[in-house]
Amino acid sequence: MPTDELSTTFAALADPTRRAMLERLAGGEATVGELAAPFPMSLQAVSKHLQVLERAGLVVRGREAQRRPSQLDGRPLKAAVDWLEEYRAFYEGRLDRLERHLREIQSQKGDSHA
Amino acid sequence: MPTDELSTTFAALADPTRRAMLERLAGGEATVGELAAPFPMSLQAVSKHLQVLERAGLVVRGREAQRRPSQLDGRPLKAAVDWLEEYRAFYEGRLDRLERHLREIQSQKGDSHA
DNA sequence: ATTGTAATCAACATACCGGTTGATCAACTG
DNA sequence: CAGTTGATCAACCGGTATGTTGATTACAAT
Repeated sequence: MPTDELSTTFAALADPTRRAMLERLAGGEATVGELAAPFPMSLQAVSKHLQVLERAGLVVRGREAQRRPSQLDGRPLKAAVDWLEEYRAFYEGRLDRLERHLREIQSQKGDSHA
Repeated sequence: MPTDELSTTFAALADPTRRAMLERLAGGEATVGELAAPFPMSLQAVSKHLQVLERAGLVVRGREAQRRPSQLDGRPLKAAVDWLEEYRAFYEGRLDRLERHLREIQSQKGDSHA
């Protein structure tokens, strides 16, 4: 089981409920109850999802009386985007097979993935 | 586990072994044995990881005699990048106001759970 | 035909994930 | 104070993920 940052980030994103929660938070902070409302599951379940997001650093939480408002922190997404960008040539545009192969050859001598 | 495409893609990426395999494949096609060599785990385990990548559409496989060379197909990454791009403002650039606010929230953090 | 090689299949152990319900804690309200 | 609200904690359950070992398939080489 992965403990590295990137794995934790991707794992947190690999659930539609959590992604929907992030989308909601992109519009501003929200309480657990507000986040839970759209979903056909218990508040506790949503609270757990929130903990996953928090452990991944994607959400930070405050305290207002008995409410624990969550706020999106997108910074961990940067590492995810950076990793994905390395594969831009493989998912973007008009790359026919030959062109792709040429890029492969070129990248083999300069190897820089990490 | 989620069945939507984006979740499957993120889940496939949420493992360092699989990401390393993709990095290797970015340099050109490889057999299961070649992919397995760097890892301290059985060939069968790597074969399973490969199946995960294949189900996610990130790898396509051919057949040469008894070898089944794998090739990277980055197209599913496009959806991942597109999703992440929506959060660009949250991981990049001039977020002074937000960052200040986030630090405030963090400094209030009044619990120590696990 | 036998042997060797590449990879998968099958069964199994262990651990984690995502959900449930019930109890509890913390803070506001009357 | 008692009661309500917001959220977490704790225990539990079923399904799935990741790894193991051993058997098996498919093809090549001798």
